[in-house]
Amino acid sequence: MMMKDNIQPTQAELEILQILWKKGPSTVREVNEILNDSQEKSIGYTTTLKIMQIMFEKNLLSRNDSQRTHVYAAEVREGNIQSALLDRFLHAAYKGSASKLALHLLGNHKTTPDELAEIKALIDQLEKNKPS
Amino acid sequence: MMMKDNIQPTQAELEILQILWKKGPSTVREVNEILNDSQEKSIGYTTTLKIMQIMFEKNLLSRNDSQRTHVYAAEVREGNIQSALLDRFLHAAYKGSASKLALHLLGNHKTTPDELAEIKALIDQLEKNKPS
DNA sequence: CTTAAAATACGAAGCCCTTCGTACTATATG
DNA sequence: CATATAGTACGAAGGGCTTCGTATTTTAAG
Repeated sequence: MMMKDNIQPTQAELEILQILWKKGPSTVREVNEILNDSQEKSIGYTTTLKIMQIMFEKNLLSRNDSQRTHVYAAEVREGNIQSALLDRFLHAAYKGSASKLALHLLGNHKTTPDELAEIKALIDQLEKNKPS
Repeated sequence: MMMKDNIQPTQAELEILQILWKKGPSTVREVNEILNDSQEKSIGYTTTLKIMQIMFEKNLLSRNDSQRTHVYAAEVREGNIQSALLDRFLHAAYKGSASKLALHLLGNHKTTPDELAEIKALIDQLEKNKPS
């Protein structure tokens, strides 16, 4: 058993992780192009390279350097990172009150009926597991 | 009608806002003492002063300087700031999927039966208002 | 082999936030 | 008025993140 690392990807790192989570292992150039396609501002190739190298050192990414062009892959799970970020955000902005955040979230954002049903189902399940 | 300012308080600013939201208008010294009481690390008086001065310039705080000791008050509403931060966080970490965040939140964090009931009630209400 | 193209490595600048030291100012006390 | 005390103003250092320029290395083509 092991303590969870204090994973705190920065904004730029998170954007790269999201690309790798969606696309799977990719080269720096591929990531850089997606980054530039999906945003208005353009980011230099060496900038993306640098950040991915730092992420590799932090063990956020692994890489295959058997070819000249290295291929990077996410070393952390999307759900784990989201949990860590959520914890931090919950405390910083809502002082840890999950229900307040939930109310805010459902109140302010459009949610489809299907999504509402899904959330409702989860609540029912939670209530069953803790009947007292 | 007016565009909402892009309010983005930093971590330190948010901590000060939370004190003012809870306590109401306060002096720098009062805020600084609460800051030092509620944390392990101690923060210099002039540090708190400087940040509150910056917040005043950003219009996050107002101040009454009719006395020698200025009294500061939050100029932004807690709910508005939380909404702004939540929006940003939702996009950064969950790509805008409110339901995913909600599921994560309820799944990972302990929520009391009362809170669950409250959330459920809100969902019921949302479903009624949008029957189609 | 030579050259051009594409990739990696790396140092350093720039920006923002936090922190604090120091100077200046106002107030109360004797 | 003189002095101690508490407050404000402000510049600047330090750290972390992002960005990029430049040097070096590898590969492919002629």
